[in-house]
Amino acid sequence: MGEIRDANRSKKSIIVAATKLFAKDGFDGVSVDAIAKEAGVNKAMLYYYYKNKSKLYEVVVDMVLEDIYKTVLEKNSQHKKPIDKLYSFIETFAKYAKANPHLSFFMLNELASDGKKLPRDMFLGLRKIFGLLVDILKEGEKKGCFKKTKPIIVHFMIVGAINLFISTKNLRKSVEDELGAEVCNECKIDEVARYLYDYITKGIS
Amino acid sequence: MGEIRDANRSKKSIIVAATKLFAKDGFDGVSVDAIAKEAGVNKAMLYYYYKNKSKLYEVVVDMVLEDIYKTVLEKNSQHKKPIDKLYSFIETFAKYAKANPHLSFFMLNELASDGKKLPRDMFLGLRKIFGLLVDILKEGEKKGCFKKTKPIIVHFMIVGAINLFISTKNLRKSVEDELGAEVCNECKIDEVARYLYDYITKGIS
DNA sequence: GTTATAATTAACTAAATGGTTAGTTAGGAG
DNA sequence: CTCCTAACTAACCATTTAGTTAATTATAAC
Repeated sequence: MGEIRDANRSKKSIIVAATKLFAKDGFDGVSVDAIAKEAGVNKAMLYYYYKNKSKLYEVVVDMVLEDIYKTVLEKNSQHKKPIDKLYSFIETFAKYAKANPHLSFFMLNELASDGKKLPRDMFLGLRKIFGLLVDILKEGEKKGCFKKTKPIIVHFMIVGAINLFISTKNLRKSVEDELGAEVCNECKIDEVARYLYDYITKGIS
Repeated sequence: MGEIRDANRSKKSIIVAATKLFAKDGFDGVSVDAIAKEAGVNKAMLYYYYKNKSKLYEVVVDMVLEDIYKTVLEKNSQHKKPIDKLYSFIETFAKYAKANPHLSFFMLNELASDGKKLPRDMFLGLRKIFGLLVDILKEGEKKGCFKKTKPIIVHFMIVGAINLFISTKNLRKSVEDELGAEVCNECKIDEVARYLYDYITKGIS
């Protein structure tokens, strides 16, 4: 039983722990010791495999964004019509965010920090996802089914609404007695996706 | 010249410094020493006036959210028709966020942290702003000019899009050579507000 | 002017932090 | 069996951190 030494297992457990903790408390809110403890490895292993805390954070964010990008990209390729692609974009993103709530934290955090945190091209991941939507909107425009619009605004409507909805799950639950139905605890993420699709298509049709 | 001792000036300079630094680097990313230095006061003054770092943060967030709430509320009272109130809500929020960019950071951060950071009713401010939109949408529904909708989704569309647009200003500028017109650097915040209003009203009409 | 009190400071502490290092052990290649 | 190297560890270090404290000064009231 090769349980004793296994580089891959160690590396992966570090990533899993770091993803979990960074998503919960942010880069500055987590100590390297805490990550090592959560991962069940010696702290020096983090430096051995990932050089330092910042680099580890970059790897985590890159992985998270790359994964959502690939997921959306793959689902999108299954559709032909721009309007179907648009729905697929929204729905896939929404479902993914629901299944992987850490995504919302990282996206909101990276976007909110405005490139101050890590000067690298960490935003490549964000740009790639945005690029998918740009292509959909441009194609629709060319084919005459969409009116001209501002992709960045549409993009921020979609990812803003979905990420905020996901990341405020507990928050909304805690105030439901005061605000009642308005905070929409019974809402499924599918409903958010449908509203977004509905409002946006009406806007660009 | 009462320049030597002035409790109000000290208290205010601490708030100003704390607002600036917390908005830039987040709660965990700023040290109390840094705030004291920025404010030009002795560190012990922070504890003298605000008890500790967390309490100071609460005061800052409360002030920021209370100010935007009052601003939106006041502008809103100048309109009668729900549709005008809706536009006023979006426009006022957008203009305020543009003029006070730290708002976007705090809102995104507080919403993204999902109530984990500070267990207090820090979210009262967030709820109050949301409450304004709920009233507008409900009134419009009652008067028959709006269809039934989910206020929380509309709210997250608005504040999500505006806050992300504001907080990514530098980020968008830094990638404009690659993504060109799509990132909409030439966009004014008014344009974002108009798009939001346009898409939402089409959705709920 | 005296005095009480509010405003302010420098120096300090204990704990936590990111990061290092020197050494140890496991396991596959020869 | 023996090495060599990759995987791993415990102990350590310098710095930074939030928070405290005891002493000091300005000032307003009397």
